[in-house]
Amino acid sequence: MSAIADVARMAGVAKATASRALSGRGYVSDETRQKVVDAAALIGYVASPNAASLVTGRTKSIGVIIPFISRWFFSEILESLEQSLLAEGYDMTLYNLPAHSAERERVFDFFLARKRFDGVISVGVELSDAEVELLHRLGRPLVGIGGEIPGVHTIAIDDIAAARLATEHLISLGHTDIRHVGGDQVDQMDFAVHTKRLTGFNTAMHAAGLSRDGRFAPCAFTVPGGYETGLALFGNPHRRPTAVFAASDEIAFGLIVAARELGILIPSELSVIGIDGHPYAEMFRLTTIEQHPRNQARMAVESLLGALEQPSAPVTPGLTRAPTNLVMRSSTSAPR
Amino acid sequence: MSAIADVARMAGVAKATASRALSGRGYVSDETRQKVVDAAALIGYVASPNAASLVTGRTKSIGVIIPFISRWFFSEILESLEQSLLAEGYDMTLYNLPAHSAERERVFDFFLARKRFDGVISVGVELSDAEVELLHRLGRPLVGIGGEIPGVHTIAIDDIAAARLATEHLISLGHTDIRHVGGDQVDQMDFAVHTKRLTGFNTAMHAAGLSRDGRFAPCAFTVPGGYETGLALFGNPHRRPTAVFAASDEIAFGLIVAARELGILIPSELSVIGIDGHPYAEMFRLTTIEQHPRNQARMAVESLLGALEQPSAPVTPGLTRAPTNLVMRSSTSAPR
DNA sequence: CGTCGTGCTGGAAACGGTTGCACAAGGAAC
DNA sequence: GTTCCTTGTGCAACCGTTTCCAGCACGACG
Repeated sequence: MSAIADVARMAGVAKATASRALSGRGYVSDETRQKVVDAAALIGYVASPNAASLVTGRTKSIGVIIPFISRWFFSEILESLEQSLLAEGYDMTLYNLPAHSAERERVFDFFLARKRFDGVISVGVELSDAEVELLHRLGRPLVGIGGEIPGVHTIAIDDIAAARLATEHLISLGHTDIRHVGGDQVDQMDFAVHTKRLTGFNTAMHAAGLSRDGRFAPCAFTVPGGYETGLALFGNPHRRPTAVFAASDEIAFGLIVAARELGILIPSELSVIGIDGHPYAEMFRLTTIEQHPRNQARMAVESLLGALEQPSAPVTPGLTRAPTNLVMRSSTSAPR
Repeated sequence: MSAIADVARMAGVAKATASRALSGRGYVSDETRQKVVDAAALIGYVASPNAASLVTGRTKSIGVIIPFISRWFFSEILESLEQSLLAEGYDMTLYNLPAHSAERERVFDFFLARKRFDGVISVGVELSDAEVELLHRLGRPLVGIGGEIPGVHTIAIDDIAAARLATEHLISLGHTDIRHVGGDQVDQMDFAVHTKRLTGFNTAMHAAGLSRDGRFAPCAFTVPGGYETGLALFGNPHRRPTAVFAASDEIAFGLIVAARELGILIPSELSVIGIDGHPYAEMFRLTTIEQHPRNQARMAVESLLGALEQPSAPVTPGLTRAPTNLVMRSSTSAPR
């Protein structure tokens, strides 16, 4: 393999000059630069990132910790992260770590502890103080998406407000028998997303004087999860609610499929609202609160790379709220 | 940051001995090894992979090229790849490259050409000869998933056989008016998956003496794609087929949702079969051909790591067939 | 008693870049 | 005519490992 020494020799300059010519740092005359560039192109020289990292301490590579890949929110985040990072010349290395996994300690000690990454983005994973501390000690900036991590800049929507807005939408249509179908606590999601959405629901219901027990139905955070819960929830016509707020669009789809199977008309007999802005929402005509994960990912990359360029001014720990918006379709209406 | 020199000094040995003690290569007395290990633990020493890679040429890191993240097949592959690689101590760096993307050349020239990866796994992406050549010249093994790449070991199901099996299942039930809903050519998938599944369909239909024109309906490879196509295909009761073979489970779900909206009973009025083994298949009671992507990913990792350990015996170029199996549920039956 | 093999250790040379420092040439400022 | 700053270049050190080679002690073997 060709090294920079070969390029330098071929161009008739010193290694140092060749390095400066190719990296653009320091003074090099245009004439010399051209000679070096030509020589490099001729022998197909590519710099070894390892050697460069060794001396600069920078790897141009970002580690991403994420608990799921296949769920919609997470795959959107991932696609967007990869795009943004690649555009800035960064590699993205992926660690798919379920929240309560045995692999987790190993990844932190063995993979992240090494100096392989310039920074880390943690998506929907709650980090322990020790884990945050480890990353900070390495001098590596850390940005979170999807929940708050103490001492770390995180990007997240306001889950409580979003849930409240969704519930208020149903209330404003005149519904009084409203249920919330959301994640159960054994789900591997962190950040108490479930709890927050439930809190927003309860707050809105309480404010409208509608609070009562038994309005929350726990559910796996997937389409089949919503489906199963829907069958159980809508099975008995006498105890059926007129409206349901699903904690995610995927749950909402499951609920809609279940309702349709039971012959329940949407929205006249049952209103359904979700949270996410999933691409299938259009097809199911689902009213939902969009949360634009790709946008959240872009914000995270921007924050992280900003911190990398300004190592002096560390990322302000704290929360940046990502915007959400209500999209009305025909899965919600006034009750009959 | 602590370097191995610190460990060596603390343990009262030379750098070389410390390195041997920690890596397990070469002779070190038990007593000395223990001293080194203790010292390393004491100061929390972790080796710099960059420095090690520089001299060994190995990075313990694998690059993965994949055209989608959010589609089921691909996210399953990704999850499984990550798991298998992590278990073997390898990092996974992700390049999400749509087949016809402008980024592509850049990724090959700028990212993959560097010596950052020990090997590359290409999922569902057709590589040009030049691209394969580039990777080979770097001495990096390459394994494919999901289609054939000339001169490269690839893992794939037999798409033609799977499509034939699905079609034959419908034929054996007594259907004669069968349609195939599959990917259109503008879709960004490579490897002519679409074409192969269509070929399998045509072969089976021809063998049964059922071939006629107009039996193929092109469609985006997604749930909404299947939904739109379903609405169009089933809208006219007089021209409605009695059975449909969908090129993917996701398309099949869309077809089923569309059929249900149109009040068509499944399976009595319409049989639907898919390919994939998507987890939602159970919920839609979809008969399908399972292709176990996680298994395919494991096979790919095994092949790649095998090639890395035996650089002498390069990967045998060629195709390894991943197994598939028919799972019957209640979306298919004899026509009325 | 020389020679050889084995187990163990240390010195030093890689690996392939970047960068601090010295130095030279030329123009601007005084 | 000094002095100083800017531009351009080269030498050499350095980043943190691994590994080649040499050397030493010690027992076995002829």
